[in-house]
Amino acid sequence: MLGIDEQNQPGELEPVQRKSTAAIVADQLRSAIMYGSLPPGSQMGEADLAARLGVSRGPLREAMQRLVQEGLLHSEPHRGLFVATMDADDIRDLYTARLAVERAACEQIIRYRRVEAVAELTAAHSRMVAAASRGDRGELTDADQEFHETLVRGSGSPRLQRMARTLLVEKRMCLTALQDKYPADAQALVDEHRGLVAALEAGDELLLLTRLEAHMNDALERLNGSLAE
Amino acid sequence: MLGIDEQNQPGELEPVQRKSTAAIVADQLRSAIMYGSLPPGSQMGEADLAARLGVSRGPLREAMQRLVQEGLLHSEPHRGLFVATMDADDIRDLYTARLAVERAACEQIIRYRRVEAVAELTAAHSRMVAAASRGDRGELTDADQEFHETLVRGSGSPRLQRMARTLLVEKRMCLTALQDKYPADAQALVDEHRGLVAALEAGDELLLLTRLEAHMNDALERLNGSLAE
DNA sequence: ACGGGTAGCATTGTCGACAATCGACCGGCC
DNA sequence: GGCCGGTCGATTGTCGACAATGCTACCCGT
Repeated sequence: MLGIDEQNQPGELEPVQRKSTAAIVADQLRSAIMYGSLPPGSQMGEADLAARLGVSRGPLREAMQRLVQEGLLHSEPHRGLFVATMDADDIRDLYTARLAVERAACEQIIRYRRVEAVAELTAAHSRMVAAASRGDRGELTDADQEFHETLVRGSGSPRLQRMARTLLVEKRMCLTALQDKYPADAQALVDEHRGLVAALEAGDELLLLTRLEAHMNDALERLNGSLAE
Repeated sequence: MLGIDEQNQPGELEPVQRKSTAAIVADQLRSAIMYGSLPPGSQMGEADLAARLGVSRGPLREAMQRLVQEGLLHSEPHRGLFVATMDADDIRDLYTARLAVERAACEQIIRYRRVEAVAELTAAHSRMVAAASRGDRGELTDADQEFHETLVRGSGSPRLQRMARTLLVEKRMCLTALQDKYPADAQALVDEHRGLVAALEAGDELLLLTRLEAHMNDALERLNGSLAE
């Protein structure tokens, strides 16, 4: 099996893509979990997965240990590794963690990188607007995800970024699992994000944090509502 | 959102704790990094380490991939794995991340588990007092660490706990690396923690968060001061 | 003497095979 | 008929060996 997608920008010479195989495989698995290709609760047969990825079981196991550490997989010794399942408590917990991380990111941004962050976030938000106007829900969700990735990246904190990445994968996993029941309230989503950018642009920290908290609560409400079905 | 970790009562039989070898090895390595047995920047020779741990290279590599994911090791392909080094920026980042996590933990505690947390934290704090009165710096640092572990565990949030564990290992690593130059201001440390418990006991959220932030800033100051040597 | 090239060594990355463990199925016994 | 013990197949966990890569030190040419 070939087809390891690598995005090389021609002409731009960068510090060579020196990623270990385990890291590449881990990324692949993360994507598969995010987009539901490996649904929650499913067992990951090592032999099968290794064959599909074109690597041996060794590197695959190394990659899976990374995801175990992230909490995306859980291991039952001598039984196998399973994609994490999430109940209502987990979703709540996920959003308290997200709020903790993104709130800290906002504070860092306001303090050190407000102007640059506003530009980046405005761009990310316009992508959401475009997706919403086309009614493309998948693209809207992706844009939403990228918005928050951009937000945390803007903090310039490697640790917050690392935490946020895992949390966003989990969030995306939930959305994928519940996508049939998830309400398509595109306009509200776009508006909330615009509110965040506006507050940031105004440099109003209190307003920004308030809106962020409201945004998290709304998202949590939507998810829990869908889960209740 | 209740506590996950339940203390086992004697005679109460529980579902045997079966940890995979990779997890055990990872814990060992974490301890070794914390206590400076594997100093920052040092390379981890696979063959040597595997021999010392009594396992083969396979499980050892799996364990190391976990630590890479945590950010405690960084990998240079075909070169080896190295214990993470931390500069002044990293220390700052470490403390913004810690503040984010522990602040969120405090909010959760005040909301849902204030009374139990006060009891646990008081116990942890008394251990600090005892260590300080004996002038045992190592024990004091351990007690400090346990205090913050208890704090985050009190939140009942698995994700906050997972993040905090890594951050606390990094913090301990810094302290170990700088232990010669680190000022032994034991009394101030004990007082700050007592202030945290008091604010929590009073249920004064604003005061608690203010003091937590001050505590983080003080610790950061101390570390940066030591680093400047 | 200095730079370039090359051979050798050590370490990492990968793979296939063996051993241990678990769940499921089945037959026998109470 | 229901329960217990045993066996089988499948999967995971572990290991040792091979291949690939990077670093080091030496040698040679200018």
